[in-house]
Amino acid sequence: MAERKTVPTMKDVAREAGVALGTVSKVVNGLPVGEEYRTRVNEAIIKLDYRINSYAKGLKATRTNTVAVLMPNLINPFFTSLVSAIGRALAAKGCRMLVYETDSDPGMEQANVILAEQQKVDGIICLSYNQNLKVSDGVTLISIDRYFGTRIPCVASDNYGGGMLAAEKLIENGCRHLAFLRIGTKLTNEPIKRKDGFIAACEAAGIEYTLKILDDGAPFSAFGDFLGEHYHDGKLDFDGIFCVTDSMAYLIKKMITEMGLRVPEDVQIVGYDGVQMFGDLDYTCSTIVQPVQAMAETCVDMVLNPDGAKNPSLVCLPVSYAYGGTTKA
Amino acid sequence: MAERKTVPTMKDVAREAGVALGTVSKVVNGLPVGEEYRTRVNEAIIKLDYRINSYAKGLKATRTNTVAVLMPNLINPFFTSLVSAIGRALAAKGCRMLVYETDSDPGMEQANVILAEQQKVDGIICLSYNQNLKVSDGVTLISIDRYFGTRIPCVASDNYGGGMLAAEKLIENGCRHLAFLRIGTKLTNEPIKRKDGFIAACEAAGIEYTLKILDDGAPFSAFGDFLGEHYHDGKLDFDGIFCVTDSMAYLIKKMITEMGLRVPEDVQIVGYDGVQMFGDLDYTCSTIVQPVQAMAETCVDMVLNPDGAKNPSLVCLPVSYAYGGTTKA
DNA sequence: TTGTATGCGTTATCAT
DNA sequence: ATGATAACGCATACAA
Repeated sequence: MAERKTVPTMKDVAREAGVALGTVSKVVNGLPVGEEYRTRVNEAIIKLDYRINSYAKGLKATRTNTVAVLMPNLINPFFTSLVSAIGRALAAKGCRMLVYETDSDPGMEQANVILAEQQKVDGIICLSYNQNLKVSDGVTLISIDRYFGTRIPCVASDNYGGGMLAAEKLIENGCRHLAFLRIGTKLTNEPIKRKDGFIAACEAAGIEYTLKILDDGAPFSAFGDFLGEHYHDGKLDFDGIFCVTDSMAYLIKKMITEMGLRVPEDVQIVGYDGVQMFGDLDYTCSTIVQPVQAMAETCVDMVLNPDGAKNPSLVCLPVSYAYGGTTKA
Repeated sequence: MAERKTVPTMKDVAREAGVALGTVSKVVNGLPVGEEYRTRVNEAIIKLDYRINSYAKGLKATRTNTVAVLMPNLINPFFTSLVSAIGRALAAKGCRMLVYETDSDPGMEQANVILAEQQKVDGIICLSYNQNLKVSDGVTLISIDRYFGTRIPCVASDNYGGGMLAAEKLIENGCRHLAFLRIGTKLTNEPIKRKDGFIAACEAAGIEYTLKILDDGAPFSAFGDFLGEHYHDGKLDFDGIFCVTDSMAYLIKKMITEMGLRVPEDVQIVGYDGVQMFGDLDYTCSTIVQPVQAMAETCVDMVLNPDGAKNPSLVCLPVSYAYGGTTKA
């Protein structure tokens, strides 16, 4: 009748079941225990509504079944689709996910790594271009899209192949002069390879191309200037554009439309990421689709791999092309 | 020279600094300690690179500075914007966030609540329509968009006011016959009030209206049938539509366009949520914008409120209207 | 196979 | 103000 003020512990279960503490622990952890004892303990657990205290458990244990995920933000749909897929893959393996938004700020990233380590996470999956990120030896770190060296496994989409595919699709659709548009950090990272693949495909096909690469922080209007320079007699110098992300493709399409040109009739555009409206409706543009689920599963397998030393240092997963209205057919 | 194999503990810091264990604890927790001791301890902490073990801390402490967030998914941009805002609000208060995707499945929801409780979270913020969700007495539960009764605080946008606003804006833009379209659970929840507000505004203005409400799980094509029934001589019976979400507005706009009608010239559409392209670009349609940040901050304030009994049972936060191309002007 | 005892890293309650 | 010590809940090595 009196409200149980205190949460039941193993000791309470042991008393209730009339067995020893250690026996309860074994039942809870699935270790061999006599059949009758097991039933008694399980009944007591249900009766008392006993829940294991993961803090007490984590104090001794080396594993906490918790993984931290560091993302620049949870606004960009590509990032959230990664978080979603990682979360599902972790849940399937009985792991919890701590999510940290870093705003790509090195200070934030480091602070969050420290928070995660205090939480004794089993590992960290991060999307960061921070050169100097320091992680303790004990924690497995998996990087998405940034190669930190052989010691830290990196998971990425096949950016080089994706760049090629984008150029090939545009050429296949009749384009004869392509442009590559990018804005972003100068730091070495995997997405930079999109340009290399693009160039390789253009050269293989003997197609003319133009590059416009802006530093991170440059005003987006610089692309407007660029388009203006290449606009003569009512048409652009190029008839196909590969934008480094879908988000940029969206903005470029808007600019081009405002110039009075039609997409895809006058200019075709291909983006990169595979972002869909409302997450699962139409693609926002014709695009190179990143294999988000495969990437997430790979990250999770590797971060949970007890023998981290055996992890490869770079895994590139295959991309695909999807029509999204900004190319012909 | 030998690699420190074991992580330093408070005991190590105490030995290094030549003080007692308790003193270190006080320094770490900002309790009053003699100036000289404090410096010595801090130096030792830095020298050993000591990090507090939150599992050991959580074992004794009643607070763990961790809050669980249960969302139907991390695909819908409205949900992810909530998670993002909640995460930032929690981080600002020094709290960690555990994220669980439930797929709105009652079993998942309950399982995740249990996981969260094992993790001894300080509270749970959830978006669930589950009638029977059971949460232990000790944990504060805050609900978004679903009123569970006076004991569980609910945070929502002003759904009634938003419904009114949608109708008013359409009428203001010249509409004379409105339609309200909704698909979703029949269970009592706050978003249902969008309809009531809509009706109230229509009646106040003496404007004709039509409702079409589908059960969750009904095929979306039923709306196509509905539109067909109201299509005569190249025009629809109504000239303004309020859709219960932006996602639905997107699909309805597509249907209407495919019928050969123009949006907004022939039919104007208003959605609800305030979803933006790529999270921070254009609105996907003219819409009633939910005050996501205010909602998140309210949830966090309440979930962290030590005196949970003083929390209100329902907080409705004001919405606003945003133009997104599917209305005139 | 089951029970007992010890320790994990921290906080909190004591004396000092 | 500081130092010693007893919990906290569980896992585990060890004794029965």
